[in-house]
Amino acid sequence: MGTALAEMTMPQISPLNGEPIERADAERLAGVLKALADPARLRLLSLIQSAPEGEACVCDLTAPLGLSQPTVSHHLRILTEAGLLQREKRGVWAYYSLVPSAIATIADLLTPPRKRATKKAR
Amino acid sequence: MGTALAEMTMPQISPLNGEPIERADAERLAGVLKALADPARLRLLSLIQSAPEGEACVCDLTAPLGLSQPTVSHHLRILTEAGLLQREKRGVWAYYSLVPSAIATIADLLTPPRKRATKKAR
DNA sequence: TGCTGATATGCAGGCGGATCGATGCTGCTG
DNA sequence: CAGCAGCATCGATCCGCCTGCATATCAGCA
Repeated sequence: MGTALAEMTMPQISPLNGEPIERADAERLAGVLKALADPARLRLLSLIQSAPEGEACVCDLTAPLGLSQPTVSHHLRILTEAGLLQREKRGVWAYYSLVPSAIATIADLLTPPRKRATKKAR
Repeated sequence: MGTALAEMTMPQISPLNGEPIERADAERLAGVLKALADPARLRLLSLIQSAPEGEACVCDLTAPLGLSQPTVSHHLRILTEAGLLQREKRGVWAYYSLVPSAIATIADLLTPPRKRATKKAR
C-alpha cells in the first residue's frame, strides 16, 4: 500500500541526472507517469485542485468530465494508488484531494541537476 | 510537424495553477506525458543523456535495452515526435540527442505556482 | 554497379487499459 | 426497518500500444 510515489522518492532517481537509470527504477517512474498521462485524470486533478476546499466528491466530478460514475471512480482509484490523491470518506461521500507536493515531487524527479539541490546548493 | 511539446508551451497551461484545464489542453499534455510514461523510453532518454557527446545512435541502444532494433527505432520515433529528442543523420547512422530543456519544460508545466517564476521573482 | 551494414516501415499477435451497464455495499432518512 | 443516495466493484467490450519478424530504404564501399 505504498502509493507508488513514496516507493521511489527515497532513492533519488532521475532519468536525466548522470548515470543511466536501472530497469526497475524506470518501471516505477513510468508507472507514476502513466497515472498522469491521461486526459481524464489530468482534468480530475485540475478540477479537484480548483474546487472550493481543494477537495471534491465523485458526484461533483462526473458532470464536468462527461464520464460515467464508475469510470470516474476508476480514475480516482488509479490516481490515489499512484500517490497523487488522498481519499477521505465523510458520511456517504468520498472526498478526494491532492497529496501535498506530490506532483511537485514528480516534477523534481524529471528535473535534472538544476541549480539548487535538495541538500546543499554549493 | 510541431513536436507536440512546442504546440503547447505557448498557452502556459498547468493542471495545478488556478482554473480547471480545458479538455484540449489535457489531451495535449497527456500526449506528451504518454511519451514519457514508458520504461523503455525513460531508459532511452537516460542512456542518450549519459552518452559521451550526449548523443547516441540506434546501434548503441539496442543492447543495453535488450530490445530489437525495430522496437528501439519505434520508441525513438515517439520521443522525437513528442519533442523530447532530436535526430541528426550523419552518414549511415542516426544520432539522437535530448532537446535542450524539453523535459524541464514538462516539469515546469507540472509545477504549480512555485515561489520564483521564470520571469520575475517578485 | 552490386553488396553490406545501419535504420525505418509494414504487418500481426498479444496484453493492458478506458469505458459503461449492472450490481453490491454502506450510511442517511423517513 | 425499509428505502434511497453515493461509491466501489464486477464483467464485458473495444481500442490502442508494445514488441518482434520480415522487408524496404539508403549510404558507403569494392
